[in-house]
Amino acid sequence: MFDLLFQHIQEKVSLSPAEIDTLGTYFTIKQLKKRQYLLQEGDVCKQLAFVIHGAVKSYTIDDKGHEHISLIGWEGWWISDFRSYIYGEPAILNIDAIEDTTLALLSKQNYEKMFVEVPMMEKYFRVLYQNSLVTKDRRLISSNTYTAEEKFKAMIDTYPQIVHRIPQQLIASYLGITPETLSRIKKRLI
Amino acid sequence: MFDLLFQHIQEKVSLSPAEIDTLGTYFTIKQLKKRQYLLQEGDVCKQLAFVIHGAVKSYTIDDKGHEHISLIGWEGWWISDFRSYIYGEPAILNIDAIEDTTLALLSKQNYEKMFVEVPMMEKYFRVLYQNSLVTKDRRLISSNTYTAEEKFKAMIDTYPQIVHRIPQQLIASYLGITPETLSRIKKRLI
DNA sequence: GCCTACCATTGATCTACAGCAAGCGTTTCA
DNA sequence: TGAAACGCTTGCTGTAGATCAATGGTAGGC
Repeated sequence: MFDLLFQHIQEKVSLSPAEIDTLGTYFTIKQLKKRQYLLQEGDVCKQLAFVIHGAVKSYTIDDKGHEHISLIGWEGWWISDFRSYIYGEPAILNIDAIEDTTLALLSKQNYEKMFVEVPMMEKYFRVLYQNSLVTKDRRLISSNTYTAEEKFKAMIDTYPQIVHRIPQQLIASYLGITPETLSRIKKRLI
Repeated sequence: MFDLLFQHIQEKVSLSPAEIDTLGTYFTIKQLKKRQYLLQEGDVCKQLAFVIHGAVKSYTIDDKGHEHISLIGWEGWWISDFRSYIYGEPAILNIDAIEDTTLALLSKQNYEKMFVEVPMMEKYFRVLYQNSLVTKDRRLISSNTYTAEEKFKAMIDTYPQIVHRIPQQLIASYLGITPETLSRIKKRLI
Protein backbone atom coordinates (compact mmCIF):
# COMPACT_ATOMS: atom_id res chain seq x y z
CA MET A 1 0.00 0.00 0.00
CA PHE A 2 2.79 2.42 0.92
CA ASP A 3 5.12 1.16 -1.83
CA LEU A 4 5.12 4.38 -3.84
CA LEU A 5 5.72 6.41 -0.69
CA PHE A 6 8.67 4.33 0.49
CA GLN A 7 10.11 4.25 -2.99
CA HIS A 8 9.83 8.03 -3.10
CA ILE A 9 11.60 8.33 0.25
CA GLN A 10 14.36 5.88 -0.67
CA GLU A 11 15.18 7.88 -3.79
CA LYS A 12 16.40 10.59 -1.44
CA VAL A 13 17.70 8.71 1.64
CA SER A 14 18.46 5.08 2.50
CA LEU A 15 16.57 3.46 5.33
CA SER A 16 16.95 0.12 7.12
CA PRO A 17 14.05 -2.38 6.99
CA ALA A 18 13.43 -1.61 10.67
CA GLU A 19 13.12 2.09 9.91
CA ILE A 20 10.73 1.35 7.05
CA ASP A 21 8.60 -0.68 9.46
CA THR A 22 8.56 2.16 11.97
CA LEU A 23 7.64 4.64 9.27
CA GLY A 24 4.74 2.42 8.20
CA THR A 25 3.11 2.88 11.60
CA TYR A 26 2.94 6.68 11.16
CA PHE A 27 0.78 6.72 8.05
CA THR A 28 -2.87 5.98 7.47
CA ILE A 29 -4.68 5.45 4.18
CA LYS A 30 -7.53 7.66 3.05
CA GLN A 31 -9.72 7.23 -0.02
CA LEU A 32 -11.34 10.27 -1.61
CA LYS A 33 -14.07 10.20 -4.24
CA LYS A 34 -13.86 12.79 -7.01
CA ARG A 35 -14.90 16.20 -5.62
CA GLN A 36 -14.59 15.01 -2.02
CA TYR A 37 -12.80 17.36 0.39
CA LEU A 38 -9.66 16.57 2.32
CA LEU A 39 -9.56 20.03 3.89
CA GLN A 40 -11.92 22.99 4.02
CA GLU A 41 -10.98 26.61 4.57
CA GLY A 42 -11.23 27.57 8.24
CA ASP A 43 -10.48 24.09 9.60
CA VAL A 44 -7.04 23.30 10.95
CA CYS A 45 -5.04 21.11 8.57
CA LYS A 46 -4.26 18.03 10.66
CA GLN A 47 -2.63 15.92 7.95
CA LEU A 48 0.18 16.05 5.48
CA ALA A 49 -1.01 14.02 2.48
CA PHE A 50 1.01 12.00 0.00
CA VAL A 51 -0.82 11.05 -3.21
CA ILE A 52 -0.58 7.30 -3.84
CA HIS A 53 -3.12 7.29 -6.66
CA GLY A 54 -5.31 9.92 -8.29
CA ALA A 55 -5.09 13.71 -8.31
CA VAL A 56 -5.95 16.53 -5.91
CA LYS A 57 -5.91 20.31 -5.93
CA SER A 58 -5.50 22.99 -3.27
CA TYR A 59 -7.11 26.38 -3.79
CA THR A 60 -8.41 29.58 -2.22
CA ILE A 61 -11.77 31.17 -2.91
CA ASP A 62 -11.83 34.96 -3.24
CA ASP A 63 -14.57 37.50 -2.36
CA LYS A 64 -16.14 37.04 -5.77
CA GLY A 65 -16.34 33.27 -5.30
CA HIS A 66 -13.58 32.52 -7.77
CA GLU A 67 -11.26 29.56 -7.23
CA HIS A 68 -7.50 30.18 -7.33
CA ILE A 69 -5.57 26.91 -7.50
CA SER A 70 -2.24 26.94 -5.71
CA LEU A 71 -1.25 23.33 -6.36
CA ILE A 72 -2.29 20.36 -8.42
CA GLY A 73 -0.77 17.10 -7.24
CA TRP A 74 -0.90 13.52 -8.48
CA GLU A 75 1.00 10.28 -7.77
CA GLY A 76 4.14 11.11 -5.80
CA TRP A 77 3.14 14.63 -4.66
CA TRP A 78 2.69 15.91 -1.12
CA ILE A 79 -0.15 18.31 -0.41
CA SER A 80 -1.48 20.29 2.57
CA ASP A 81 -2.14 23.78 3.84
CA PHE A 82 1.39 23.99 5.10
CA ARG A 83 1.04 27.04 7.28
CA SER A 84 -2.03 25.62 8.96
CA TYR A 85 -0.35 22.23 9.43
CA ILE A 86 2.86 23.66 10.89
CA TYR A 87 1.47 26.49 13.01
CA GLY A 88 -2.00 25.13 13.79
CA GLU A 89 -3.71 28.18 12.26
CA PRO A 90 -7.07 27.91 10.45
CA ALA A 91 -6.48 26.88 6.85
CA ILE A 92 -7.00 29.35 4.02
CA LEU A 93 -6.82 26.54 1.48
CA ASN A 94 -9.38 24.01 0.39
CA ILE A 95 -8.12 20.65 -0.79
CA ASP A 96 -10.26 18.25 -2.77
CA ALA A 97 -10.00 15.37 -5.22
CA ILE A 98 -9.96 15.93 -8.99
CA GLU A 99 -10.17 12.16 -9.52
CA ASP A 100 -10.90 9.23 -7.19
CA THR A 101 -7.81 9.31 -5.05
CA THR A 102 -5.82 7.28 -2.50
CA LEU A 103 -3.75 9.21 0.01
CA ALA A 104 -1.23 8.36 2.72
CA LEU A 105 -1.79 10.71 5.66
CA LEU A 106 0.75 11.84 8.24
CA SER A 107 -0.57 13.60 11.36
CA LYS A 108 1.35 16.50 12.90
CA GLN A 109 2.02 14.38 15.97
CA ASN A 110 3.54 11.59 13.90
CA TYR A 111 5.42 14.12 11.81
CA GLU A 112 7.22 15.37 14.92
CA LYS A 113 7.66 11.85 16.33
CA MET A 114 9.11 10.67 13.03
CA PHE A 115 12.00 13.13 13.20
CA VAL A 116 12.93 11.89 16.67
CA GLU A 117 12.63 8.17 15.96
CA VAL A 118 13.87 8.12 12.34
CA PRO A 119 16.29 11.07 12.16
CA MET A 120 17.12 10.25 8.55
CA MET A 121 13.71 11.70 7.70
CA GLU A 122 15.11 15.14 8.54
CA LYS A 123 17.25 14.73 5.47
CA TYR A 124 14.36 13.45 3.36
CA PHE A 125 12.21 16.43 4.20
CA ARG A 126 15.13 18.85 3.98
CA VAL A 127 15.78 17.67 0.42
CA LEU A 128 12.06 17.52 -0.42
CA TYR A 129 11.54 21.09 0.78
CA GLN A 130 14.74 22.22 -0.90
CA ASN A 131 13.46 20.93 -4.26
CA SER A 132 10.04 22.34 -3.61
CA LEU A 133 11.55 25.77 -2.94
CA VAL A 134 13.41 25.63 -6.23
CA THR A 135 10.12 24.96 -8.04
CA LYS A 136 8.17 27.62 -6.20
CA ASP A 137 10.89 30.21 -6.77
CA ARG A 138 10.64 29.66 -10.52
CA ARG A 139 6.87 29.72 -10.40
CA LEU A 140 6.90 33.02 -8.56
CA ILE A 141 9.28 34.51 -11.11
CA SER A 142 7.13 33.17 -13.93
CA SER A 143 4.02 34.62 -12.35
CA ASN A 144 5.52 38.14 -12.16
CA THR A 145 7.46 38.12 -15.42
CA TYR A 146 5.73 36.16 -18.15
CA THR A 147 2.60 36.73 -20.20
CA ALA A 148 -0.28 34.26 -19.97
CA GLU A 149 0.92 32.58 -23.15
CA GLU A 150 4.48 32.20 -21.87
CA LYS A 151 3.19 30.76 -18.59
CA PHE A 152 1.13 28.18 -20.43
CA LYS A 153 4.04 27.20 -22.66
CA ALA A 154 6.33 26.85 -19.63
CA MET A 155 3.74 24.64 -17.96
CA ILE A 156 3.41 22.20 -20.88
CA ASP A 157 7.20 22.09 -21.10
CA THR A 158 7.42 21.13 -17.43
CA TYR A 159 4.36 18.87 -17.21
CA PRO A 160 3.52 17.64 -20.75
CA GLN A 161 1.05 15.04 -19.44
CA ILE A 162 -1.01 17.61 -17.58
CA VAL A 163 -3.18 18.76 -20.50
CA HIS A 164 -4.37 15.20 -21.07
CA ARG A 165 -5.25 14.61 -17.45
CA ILE A 166 -6.39 17.86 -15.87
CA PRO A 167 -9.41 19.89 -17.11
CA GLN A 168 -8.36 23.14 -18.73
CA GLN A 169 -10.26 25.39 -16.39
CA LEU A 170 -8.16 23.99 -13.54
CA ILE A 171 -4.96 24.58 -15.48
CA ALA A 172 -6.11 28.14 -16.16
CA SER A 173 -6.77 28.71 -12.48
CA TYR A 174 -3.35 27.28 -11.58
CA LEU A 175 -1.74 29.71 -14.04
CA GLY A 176 -3.72 32.61 -12.63
CA ILE A 177 -5.71 33.26 -15.82
CA THR A 178 -9.34 32.69 -16.87
CA PRO A 179 -10.49 29.63 -18.84
CA GLU A 180 -11.52 31.96 -21.68
CA THR A 181 -8.02 33.38 -21.96
CA LEU A 182 -6.50 29.89 -21.91
CA SER A 183 -8.87 28.80 -24.67
CA ARG A 184 -7.83 31.76 -26.82
CA ILE A 185 -4.15 31.07 -26.16
CA LYS A 186 -4.51 27.45 -27.25
CA LYS A 187 -6.23 28.57 -30.44
CA ARG A 188 -3.39 30.98 -31.14
CA LEU A 189 -0.76 28.27 -30.59
CA ILE A 190 -2.17 25.80 -33.12
CA MET B 1 31.40 38.07 13.29
CA PHE B 2 29.06 35.10 12.90
CA ASP B 3 27.06 35.96 16.02
CA LEU B 4 23.83 36.75 14.20
CA LEU B 5 24.15 33.57 12.14
CA PHE B 6 24.70 31.29 15.13
CA GLN B 7 21.96 33.00 17.04
CA HIS B 8 19.64 32.42 14.09
CA ILE B 9 20.60 28.75 13.98
CA GLN B 10 20.22 28.25 17.71
CA GLU B 11 16.70 29.61 17.62
CA LYS B 12 15.79 26.48 15.67
CA VAL B 13 18.19 23.80 16.96
CA SER B 14 20.63 23.48 19.87
CA LEU B 15 24.28 22.92 19.15
CA SER B 16 27.27 22.06 21.36
CA PRO B 17 30.19 24.54 21.54
CA ALA B 18 32.23 22.01 19.52
CA GLU B 19 29.59 21.97 16.79
CA ILE B 20 29.52 25.76 16.72
CA ASP B 21 33.30 25.75 16.28
CA THR B 22 33.06 23.28 13.42
CA LEU B 23 30.30 25.33 11.78
CA GLY B 24 32.48 28.42 12.00
CA THR B 25 35.05 26.81 9.71
CA TYR B 26 32.48 26.42 6.90
CA PHE B 27 31.65 30.08 6.48
CA THR B 28 33.58 32.98 5.00
CA ILE B 29 32.83 36.67 5.24
CA LYS B 30 32.17 38.82 2.21
CA GLN B 31 31.69 42.59 2.07
CA LEU B 32 29.61 44.13 -0.71
CA LYS B 33 29.43 47.80 -1.53
CA LYS B 34 26.03 49.16 -2.57
CA ARG B 35 25.24 48.04 -6.16
CA GLN B 36 28.02 45.42 -6.10
CA TYR B 37 27.11 41.98 -7.45
CA LEU B 38 27.22 38.74 -5.52
CA LEU B 39 25.94 36.74 -8.51
CA GLN B 40 25.33 37.45 -12.17
CA GLU B 41 22.93 35.65 -14.48
CA GLY B 42 24.66 32.86 -16.37
CA ASP B 43 27.29 32.15 -13.72
CA VAL B 44 26.89 29.16 -11.43
CA CYS B 45 25.84 30.17 -7.93
CA LYS B 46 28.62 28.80 -5.75
CA GLN B 47 27.51 30.27 -2.43
CA LEU B 48 24.55 30.32 -0.14
CA ALA B 49 24.61 33.74 1.51
CA PHE B 50 23.39 34.79 4.95
CA VAL B 51 22.94 38.52 5.47
CA ILE B 52 24.79 39.69 8.60
CA HIS B 53 24.37 43.38 7.88
CA GLY B 54 22.83 45.39 5.06
CA ALA B 55 20.33 44.43 2.37
CA VAL B 56 20.43 42.56 -0.94
CA LYS B 57 18.03 41.71 -3.75
CA SER B 58 17.76 38.89 -6.26
CA TYR B 59 16.13 39.52 -9.61
CA THR B 60 15.74 38.45 -13.23
CA ILE B 61 15.98 40.73 -16.24
CA ASP B 62 13.45 40.15 -19.02
CA ASP B 63 13.77 40.65 -22.82
CA LYS B 64 12.77 44.29 -22.47
CA GLY B 65 15.51 44.91 -19.90
CA HIS B 66 13.12 45.18 -16.97
CA GLU B 67 14.13 43.98 -13.52
CA HIS B 68 11.81 41.58 -11.69
CA ILE B 69 12.80 41.22 -8.04
CA SER B 70 12.20 37.79 -6.56
CA LEU B 71 13.58 38.45 -3.10
CA ILE B 72 14.72 41.30 -0.90
CA GLY B 73 16.70 40.18 2.13
CA TRP B 74 18.26 41.96 5.07
CA GLU B 75 19.78 40.95 8.44
CA GLY B 76 18.90 37.32 9.15
CA TRP B 77 17.89 36.33 5.58
CA TRP B 78 19.41 33.69 3.36
CA ILE B 79 19.75 34.41 -0.34
CA SER B 80 20.97 32.57 -3.47
CA ASP B 81 19.88 31.27 -6.84
CA PHE B 82 18.76 28.09 -5.24
CA ARG B 83 18.33 25.99 -8.35
CA SER B 84 21.76 26.98 -9.60
CA TYR B 85 23.33 26.32 -6.18
CA ILE B 86 21.72 22.91 -5.74
CA TYR B 87 21.91 21.57 -9.30
CA GLY B 88 24.96 23.47 -10.58
CA GLU B 89 22.98 25.01 -13.46
CA PRO B 90 23.73 28.52 -14.75
CA ALA B 91 21.91 31.07 -12.61
CA ILE B 92 18.90 32.95 -13.97
CA LEU B 93 19.06 35.36 -11.05
CA ASN B 94 21.26 38.35 -10.39
CA ILE B 95 22.02 39.19 -6.78
CA ASP B 96 23.39 42.55 -5.71
CA ALA B 97 23.57 44.83 -2.69
CA ILE B 98 20.93 47.50 -2.01
CA GLU B 99 23.08 48.87 0.82
CA ASP B 100 26.67 48.24 1.90
CA THR B 101 26.39 44.67 3.10
CA THR B 102 28.22 41.98 5.09
CA LEU B 103 27.50 38.36 4.16
CA ALA B 104 28.42 34.95 5.54
CA LEU B 105 28.99 32.60 2.62
CA LEU B 106 28.57 28.82 2.57
CA SER B 107 29.98 26.94 -0.42
CA LYS B 108 28.15 23.95 -1.89
CA GLN B 109 31.00 21.71 -0.78
CA ASN B 110 30.76 22.92 2.81
CA TYR B 111 26.97 22.73 2.64
CA GLU B 112 27.17 18.99 1.90
CA LYS B 113 30.02 18.44 4.41
CA MET B 114 28.06 20.25 7.09
CA PHE B 115 25.17 17.77 6.93
CA VAL B 116 27.60 14.87 7.42
CA GLU B 117 29.64 16.43 10.21
CA VAL B 118 26.91 18.35 12.04
CA PRO B 119 23.75 16.31 11.33
CA MET B 120 21.68 18.66 13.47
CA MET B 121 21.94 21.12 10.60
CA GLU B 122 19.60 18.86 8.61
CA LYS B 123 16.95 19.90 11.09
CA TYR B 124 17.92 23.57 10.92
CA PHE B 125 17.59 23.64 7.16
CA ARG B 126 14.50 21.43 7.17
CA VAL B 127 12.79 23.92 9.47
CA LEU B 128 14.21 26.92 7.58
CA TYR B 129 12.94 25.58 4.25
CA GLN B 130 9.65 24.58 5.82
CA ASN B 131 9.07 28.16 6.97
CA SER B 132 10.27 29.52 3.69
CA LEU B 133 7.78 27.31 1.83
CA VAL B 134 4.96 28.64 3.98
CA THR B 135 5.93 32.19 3.02
CA LYS B 136 6.34 31.46 -0.67
CA ASP B 137 3.02 29.62 -0.81
CA ARG B 138 1.25 32.69 0.51
CA ARG B 139 3.13 34.97 -1.83
CA LEU B 140 2.16 32.84 -4.80
CA ILE B 141 -1.49 32.91 -3.77
CA SER B 142 -1.28 36.66 -3.26
CA SER B 143 0.31 37.11 -6.66
CA ASN B 144 -2.51 35.25 -8.44
CA THR B 145 -5.43 36.48 -6.35
CA TYR B 146 -4.99 40.03 -5.19
CA THR B 147 -5.03 43.39 -6.94
CA ALA B 148 -1.93 45.59 -6.88
CA GLU B 149 -3.39 47.59 -4.01
CA GLU B 150 -4.16 44.49 -1.95
CA LYS B 151 -0.65 43.15 -2.55
CA PHE B 152 0.88 46.40 -1.33
CA LYS B 153 -1.31 46.46 1.77
CA ALA B 154 -0.40 42.85 2.53
CA MET B 155 3.27 43.71 2.18
CA ILE B 156 3.21 46.63 4.62
CA ASP B 157 1.24 44.45 7.05
CA THR B 158 3.96 41.78 6.85
CA TYR B 159 7.02 44.04 6.68
CA PRO B 160 6.04 47.47 8.09
CA GLN B 161 9.70 48.62 8.19
CA ILE B 162 10.24 47.94 4.50
CA VAL B 163 8.85 51.23 3.17
CA HIS B 164 11.32 53.18 5.29
CA ARG B 165 14.31 51.16 4.19
CA ILE B 166 13.81 49.98 0.62
CA PRO B 167 13.30 52.36 -2.36
CA GLN B 168 9.78 52.19 -3.71
CA GLN B 169 10.72 51.14 -7.18
CA LEU B 170 12.26 48.00 -5.68
CA ILE B 171 9.14 47.31 -3.67
CA ALA B 172 7.07 47.76 -6.83
CA SER B 173 9.26 45.29 -8.69
CA TYR B 174 9.01 42.79 -5.84
CA LEU B 175 5.22 43.08 -5.99
CA GLY B 176 5.23 42.63 -9.76
CA ILE B 177 3.88 46.12 -10.54
CA THR B 178 5.41 49.28 -11.99
CA PRO B 179 6.72 52.17 -9.83
CA GLU B 180 4.06 54.41 -11.42
CA THR B 181 1.27 52.11 -10.30
CA LEU B 182 2.70 51.90 -6.78
CA SER B 183 2.94 55.68 -6.62
CA ARG B 184 -0.72 56.00 -7.61
CA ILE B 185 -1.75 53.36 -5.07
CA LYS B 186 0.04 55.21 -2.26
CA LYS B 187 -1.73 58.42 -3.25
CA ARG B 188 -5.07 56.65 -3.16
CA LEU B 189 -4.35 55.17 0.29
CA ILE B 190 -3.60 58.52 1.99
C1' DG C 1 -30.93 6.28 -23.78
C1' DC C 2 -32.25 10.67 -22.32
C1' DC C 3 -31.56 14.68 -19.43
C1' DT C 4 -28.80 17.49 -16.91
C1' DA C 5 -24.62 19.32 -15.56
C1' DC C 6 -20.24 20.34 -16.84
C1' DC C 7 -16.65 22.03 -20.06
C1' DA C 8 -14.62 24.40 -24.01
C1' DT C 9 -15.22 27.92 -27.33
C1' DT C 10 -16.14 32.43 -29.35
C1' DG C 11 -17.61 37.28 -29.66
C1' DA C 12 -18.29 41.89 -27.59
C1' DT C 13 -17.12 44.98 -24.09
C1' DC C 14 -14.68 46.65 -19.98
C1' DT C 15 -10.80 47.70 -16.78
C1' DA C 16 -6.61 47.46 -14.13
C1' DC C 17 -2.38 48.24 -14.98
C1' DA C 18 1.58 49.07 -18.28
C1' DG C 19 4.16 52.24 -21.10
C1' DC C 20 5.71 56.68 -22.28
C1' DA C 21 6.90 61.30 -21.29
C1' DA C 22 7.61 65.44 -18.67
C1' DG C 23 8.55 67.80 -14.31
C1' DC C 24 10.61 68.27 -9.81
C1' DG C 25 12.98 67.49 -5.44
C1' DT C 26 17.16 65.13 -3.53
C1' DT C 27 21.18 62.67 -3.26
C1' DT C 28 25.85 61.82 -5.11
C1' DC C 29 30.31 62.61 -6.32
C1' DA C 30 34.00 65.09 -9.40
C1' DT D 1 29.33 73.44 -5.00
C1' DG D 2 27.27 72.52 -9.08
C1' DA D 3 26.10 69.12 -12.75
C1' DA D 4 24.40 64.77 -13.28
C1' DA D 5 21.98 60.92 -11.85
C1' DC D 6 18.29 59.10 -9.31
C1' DG D 7 13.76 58.48 -7.35
C1' DC D 8 9.02 59.86 -7.10
C1' DT D 9 4.96 61.86 -9.05
C1' DT D 10 1.40 62.92 -12.47
C1' DG D 11 -1.06 63.03 -16.96
C1' DC D 12 -2.14 60.73 -21.22
C1' DT D 13 -2.72 56.73 -23.98
C1' DG D 14 -2.31 51.71 -25.05
C1' DT D 15 -3.26 46.84 -24.16
C1' DA D 16 -3.49 42.16 -22.07
C1' DG D 17 -6.51 39.85 -20.05
C1' DA D 18 -11.12 39.91 -17.29
C1' DT D 19 -15.94 39.80 -17.53
C1' DC D 20 -20.40 38.82 -19.47
C1' DA D 21 -23.13 36.19 -22.44
C1' DA D 22 -24.45 32.82 -25.83
C1' DT D 23 -23.54 28.29 -28.19
C1' DG D 24 -22.30 23.59 -28.89
C1' DG D 25 -20.13 19.25 -27.29
C1' DT D 26 -19.52 15.59 -24.05
C1' DA D 27 -20.03 12.73 -19.95
C1' DG D 28 -22.22 10.83 -16.02
C1' DG D 29 -26.50 9.60 -13.30
C1' DC D 30 -31.11 7.63 -13.20
